[in-house]
Parts: sequence; structure tokens; C-alpha cells
Amino acid sequence: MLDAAEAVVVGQGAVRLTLDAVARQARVSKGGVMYHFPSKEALLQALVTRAIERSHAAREKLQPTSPAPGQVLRAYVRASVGDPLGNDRVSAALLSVVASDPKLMAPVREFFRKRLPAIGKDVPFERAALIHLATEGLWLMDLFKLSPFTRAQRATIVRRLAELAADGGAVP
Amino acid sequence: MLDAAEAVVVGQGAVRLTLDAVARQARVSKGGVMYHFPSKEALLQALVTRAIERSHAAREKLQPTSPAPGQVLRAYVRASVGDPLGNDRVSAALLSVVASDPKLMAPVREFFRKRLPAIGKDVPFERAALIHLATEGLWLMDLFKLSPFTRAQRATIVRRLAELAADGGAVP
DNA sequence: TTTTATGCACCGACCGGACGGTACAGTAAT
DNA sequence: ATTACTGTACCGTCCGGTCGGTGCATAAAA
Repeated sequence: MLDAAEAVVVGQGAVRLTLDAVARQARVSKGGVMYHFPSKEALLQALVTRAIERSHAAREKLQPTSPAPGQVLRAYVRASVGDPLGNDRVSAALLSVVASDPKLMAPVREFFRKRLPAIGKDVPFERAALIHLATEGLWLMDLFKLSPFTRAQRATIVRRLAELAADGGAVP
Repeated sequence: MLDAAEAVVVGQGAVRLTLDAVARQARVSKGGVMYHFPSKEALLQALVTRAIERSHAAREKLQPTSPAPGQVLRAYVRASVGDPLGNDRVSAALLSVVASDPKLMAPVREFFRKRLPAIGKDVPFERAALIHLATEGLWLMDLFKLSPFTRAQRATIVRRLAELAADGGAVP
């Protein structure tokens, strides 16, 4: 059921996320959808929760065993922007709908609030903040298809971000 | 008329941007609105154009006379994230509606595409890219109220970004 | 064993309200 | 009288949500 909703969001765009559309995708009637989710908001909430969990999982998967400083930050960079428009097209498409509803945004805010301390514990604050911002910037610009970089440039930037995460160093 | 539309977007949120709402805000009937803008899309287009022009103006206003390298980039940082949620709450609120319509996004994309070369001409590419990304990241996170930083932390980051723009240097 | 009852998953017709857009009559200024 | 604009009434569509009902599997009662 949630899979169907995600398929609609990714395939048709977030504005087209209609109860009927989800029903069609899930080969179920609208009543069937409403049986599982009391309201559309509940459906969206479930979608958001799922996306957040997936994001968590993605980073933990790339987490190395080495506890050297900056490795967590590096894993975060890789997991977030390692490849352009990675596996989380869902969160991407979802954001524009969720953004307009404070109640739905709350868990997302919470997620972000906890993320910085989690990834930047073992590196100087300013470095962590800078890399965090640049990474989110790239992610969000990808999401809105606003990134002005070529593929090669993007790859260079990601590499540099990962380097900076682990080693610090000078910005050319 | 556009002022009224902006007031609605800022005050009620982007989803509430209704032709009726604009009409009420402008103390005009819906017919009056439709006389000026043949469709809602036309209204949104005008809004987008205006926002882009304003953003241009904001940066040019902060442009110093000194032609030292990095000064343009520095002005861009200041203009974009100098103070939290500055004067462009309009673009902020607008983005979530515009994002779902490729036709409306086109000029925005164009704007972003041209911006990086414009601000990063006289500094090394990687530095410009990094600062650009971090700045946009901060701007977008502010927009979605997702920024995990305290006011003081934010100020520190902006200062550091401006420094890096003008001088380069090491990331701690 | 047959009958009846209970609960679950699902169906789909319908409602009400919102919204973009249209038609057209009215009105004030020139 | 013409122009430039306003106000109102209305239409069609879309969408979230409701509601009575259906098939069906299992259980309880006879």
C-alpha cells in the first residue's frame, strides 16, 4: 500500500498524490485505502516516517568500522549526495507536499535537528556545519533540479566534500 | 495587485494562494484579478519574475566598489543569508508551489544556472562551488525551517562563509 | 453436520466544498 | 458612444471523506 503511494509520488509527482491514484496503483478501491489510513494526512505521515527511516538506514549502511574522526560525516556525505538523485526520489518528491503542512514537517525537523550532532560529533563545529550545509544544499538543489553543475563538476565537489569531512584542510 | 498576491503567499502560505484570496486582499473582485492576469499561471509567472528581479537587486545593492577577487561572492553570501529569513519570504513561500510546475520552474533554473558563473568568476572553482552550495543550503533550510543551528551558530557560519569567499583559507 | 453469527478487508456511489475559469451586465471616465 | 475596467453569478471539475453494503473465512450454536 505504501509502496503504491510511493510509486504515485515518484511517477506522477507529489501534487498528483490522490487517494484515487493510490487506490488505482494498489489495485484497490478508494474505500480500501481509507480502510488502512483514516485520512490522507495519515497516509502522508506514514510516508514521511518511512522516508526518514530509509535515510537513517542508508547512512548506517555506509558506516565504516573505523572510528577515525570524520568518518561518520564522510558516510553522511556519501549517503546523501554520493550519486545524483539516488534511491530517495521519494523524499525528494514528497518534500514539496509535506513542506506546506507544519504537522507533517515536525518529524522532519526533528530528524534534521538530531542529524547534525550525530554526524559532527568528532570534528570541529565549523567544519561539520559547512559540510552539512553544502551537502544539504546540493541535495536540495538536485531535488528542485536547480543544480548548475555538470556531472563531472558534481563528482569533483562530492569528492572534495568527502575529503574535507575526513581530513579537514584548505579550501582552494 | 502583485503586492496583494505576495501578501497572501506570505501571510496564508503558498497553498492558500487562490484567485479569490488575491482578489480579497487587493480589495477587488475575482473578475478584476482575471482582467489583469488571464490565468493563475500568468499570475504565478509574474510573481516568479518579480522575485528573481528582487534577488538580483538585493545582491547588486550590496556590491562593493572594490574589485578585489571574491567580493562578488561575498556580496552574494551576505545578500542571501545575511539575516535569517530576510526580505524574500516571498520567494521562500513561492518555491513550494512553483516547484511542482516545470514551466514555472524554467526561469528559476535559468537564474540559478547563470548565478554561479556570475558570482564565482574571480575565485577558484571549488571554493565558489562550496560556498555557493553551503549558502543555498542554509537558505533552503531556513526556508523549510529545517536549520538545526542556534542564532549564534548561524551568525558564526555566515561570517565564516563571507571570510572564505573573500580570502579562501582552511576549514578548521 | 448444518445453520447462524461475528469480524475483517474491501467496494463504490455519493456528498460537499473549493477552485479555476467564463459570461455578462454594469459603470465611470473620456 | 466608446473605452477600460469592475462585480456577480454561475459552471465543471477535482478531491477528500462518508456510508451502506458485500464477500468470505472462521467460529459458535443447533
